[in-house]
Amino acid sequence: MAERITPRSEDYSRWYTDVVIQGKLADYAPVKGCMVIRPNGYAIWEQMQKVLDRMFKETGHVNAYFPLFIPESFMKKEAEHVEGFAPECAVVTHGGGEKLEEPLYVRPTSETIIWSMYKKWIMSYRDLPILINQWANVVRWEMRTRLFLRTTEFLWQEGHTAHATFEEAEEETRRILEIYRTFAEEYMAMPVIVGRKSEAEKFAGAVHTYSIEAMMQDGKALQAGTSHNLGQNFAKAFDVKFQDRQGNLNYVYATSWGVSTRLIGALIMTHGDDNGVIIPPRLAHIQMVIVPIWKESNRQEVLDFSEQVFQKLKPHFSVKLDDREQYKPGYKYAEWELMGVPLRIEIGPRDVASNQVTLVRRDNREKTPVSLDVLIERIQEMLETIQQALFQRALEFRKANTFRIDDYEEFKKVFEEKNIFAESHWCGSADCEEKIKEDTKATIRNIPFEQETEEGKCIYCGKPSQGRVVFAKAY
RNA sequence: CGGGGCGUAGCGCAGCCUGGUGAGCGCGCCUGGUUCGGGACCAGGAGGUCGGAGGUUCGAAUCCUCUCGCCCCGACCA
Repeated sequence: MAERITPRSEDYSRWYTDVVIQGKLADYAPVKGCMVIRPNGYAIWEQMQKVLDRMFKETGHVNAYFPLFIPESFMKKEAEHVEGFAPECAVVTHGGGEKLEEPLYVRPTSETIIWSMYKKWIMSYRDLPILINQWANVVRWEMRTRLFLRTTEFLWQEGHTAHATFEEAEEETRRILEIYRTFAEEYMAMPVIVGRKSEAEKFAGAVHTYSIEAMMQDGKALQAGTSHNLGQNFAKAFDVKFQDRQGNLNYVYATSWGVSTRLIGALIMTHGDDNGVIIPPRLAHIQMVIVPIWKESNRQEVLDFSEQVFQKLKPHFSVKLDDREQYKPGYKYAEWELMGVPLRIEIGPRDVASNQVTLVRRDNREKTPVSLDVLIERIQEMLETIQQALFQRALEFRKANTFRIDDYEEFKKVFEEKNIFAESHWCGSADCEEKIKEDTKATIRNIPFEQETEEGKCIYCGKPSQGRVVFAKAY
């Protein structure tokens, strides 16, 4: 605990690791590329699950669970899908001490096994839509891993829906994308750019992939959620047809969508500072912590008063009373700041004397004395203020680091010097996209929905373009 | 898979080059006391087959060979 966190200005990537390790969010596991999500980190995930699960349910989705193991033959049914995932799959070849007749893939995602089941369940248009989500772990054999951002095994939710028409599937895809946007912006206080992925960046087996993209404090982009319209690709691969009202047989339309524990990394890199994580109030499992400050002479009064405040707040907020004797207040401040608790309530002899407490914001350390009579209202306001302030700060940061660039030489120069979002014209060719990536390492994060149509020229080849896309170096 | 770094107490490290004195330091942990409005202090204490295997030597944490593992940076990806 006494170890210092590497300042962000010194080494951003070490800062990130320090925050995760020292904040006890996660730890390295004995298996390369794998991590243990510790209680502090898992609590964040549970909060995310709680909110997202509610949003999914409100839009008619239900939860289910499909197996971890997928027969090899399933994985090979959808051509693009195989190509996309085969190289990064873990495969089980033995079981019960014997070689398996058919190897089992540990799911990298569940489209194939789910569609093999949908085949059994879908006969008629009356069976549609199917709106299933599952909370699960998946495994992708990544070469290079980073805590939360990319680990061999990770937790996520994956929605898999089946529809009668392309339009309906498209609508579902976009509905979920909007849920992701709402969650990111209103709960995580993380501004995102909502848009469509380029052909090169889209999901293996999808017709369209949409994403929300966030800017981290080092100017790199992080894909925070994806939603795919899979068209009839998986229905065809698994021969899933339904009979419509007129009696015609048709392939079913599919969507899939997911967010993962990567969001925890996103949260850290959006709001964290040199003292640790900052968790937005609406997502915090502990919204505030009471730290009593006493001298031997007034110990009991301070503790009694703190207990009284604690009881008063408990029905309204998620609050913790830190009355541990073995640590001094300063130590406790540092510790709770490291873990990101958005609000601290200091109670010392002076507060007791004037029937007040001292509120301290995690985001800017501002201290405010508040009388007990108005405490609950003030705290409510302050939590909301912090929530807004975090979002605004992140939004300002993104704006300050986003540039419209129309000249390729400038584009290259900028990406050599720093990480930013570049809004530039692009003709739509995968070739230009690839060349730009080779030159600069910047890729098209997405093609934002929100933008005015504007005539322009492709930043690379100069051919006509109708709009701008977002280029950035990505995590 | 390429490049770099590293395995010595729970964590972070020194010691290794130049083999030999009782394996050491900081943090943490335990006990007692004093402290407590921004990471307290004093005293005492517990804790290590020096990543593993082989070799050289009278003697190896230290030299040699092999091996296992991890982290960081690059090519692929949520």
